[in-house]
Amino acid sequence: MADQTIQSARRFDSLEQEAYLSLWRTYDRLKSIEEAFFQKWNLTPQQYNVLRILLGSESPLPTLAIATKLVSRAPDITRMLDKLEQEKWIARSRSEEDRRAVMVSITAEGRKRVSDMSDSLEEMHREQLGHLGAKDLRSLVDLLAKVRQPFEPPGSSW
Amino acid sequence: MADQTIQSARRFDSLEQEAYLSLWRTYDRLKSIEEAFFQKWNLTPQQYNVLRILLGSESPLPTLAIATKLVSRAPDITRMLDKLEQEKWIARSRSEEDRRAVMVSITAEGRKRVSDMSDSLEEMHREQLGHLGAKDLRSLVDLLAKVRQPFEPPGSSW
DNA sequence: GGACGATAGTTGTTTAGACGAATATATTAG
DNA sequence: CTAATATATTCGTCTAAACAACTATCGTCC
Repeated sequence: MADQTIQSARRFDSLEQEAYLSLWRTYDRLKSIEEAFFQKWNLTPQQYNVLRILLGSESPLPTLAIATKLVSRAPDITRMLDKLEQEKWIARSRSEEDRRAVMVSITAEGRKRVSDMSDSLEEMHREQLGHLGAKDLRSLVDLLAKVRQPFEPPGSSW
Repeated sequence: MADQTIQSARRFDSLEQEAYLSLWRTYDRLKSIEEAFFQKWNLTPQQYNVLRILLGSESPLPTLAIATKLVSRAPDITRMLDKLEQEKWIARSRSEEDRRAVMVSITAEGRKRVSDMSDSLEEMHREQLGHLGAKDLRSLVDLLAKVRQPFEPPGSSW
């Protein structure tokens, strides 16, 4: 009868709920570290993502192909690319074969920006997760893959 | 020389990075399920969170006390509460002891809304995570706690 | 080869989030 | 008791996200 725990306010209705809220909270904590980092370099995580995708691609990509490769969906690719283009990190040109498509490529300046960030980005990731050992990190990665697997479209690369 | 894997574009610089991007991606997938759910009930996850917090509290809470209990920080509590008040799910009144503070409480209608949602919310969480067994869910919850532990303020209830 | 539906991208609008300044009240120092 | 400082909340503004409507081009079917 006694002995309600202090935080009786936080009780979970199910293990599934607890897991989801833990995921939310944990992501929120790590994200704030990430955001602070990218702010120093004057771009958003998603913008950096686009640069990485273009860097990883041999040839220019059409706008919408980039969207499908992003970590989280961005409904507003055009305006996002506008900003990257303003900064001269990417270049766009209309495709000759299919004049509907706009091909996007990374510029030399864009490459430089990514490589300039590389070291401190790694350091940031260590700050986020370096306190876990390799074994825990691997378990985490595996569990997360199992969590999202049913929600990934067939050929998704996730 | 042959045999680059198809998705050579996705390579991780470190295990930490892989873990973080996995977390991001996984959260994004589950969040989209959650958002679709809450949209049907015409409120945002954060708004629901506020209702839950108020429900869990015996007595009315000052505005800023709510902020510290949220899953992710909401810098704009006032306007969020405005919306909940419009819907008559919460009530606000200025505190007598400290006239700077605004005390927030849940209304009968607010309670009803939360309890009406209860069953289908549980179902939603099963959709998100029901495909994992209890053992995996528990490992996940534990690992996530370990991940965010250094970033939680001392008395945070997380 | 012209109409039709599909596809690629852009633009407009509404809404929520970030950030800083402003207001009202409380607390403390002298 | 008055000034100075701190606290709780709100308001104004600017930026980013969500969603829908629009334009241009393509592919295909008679």
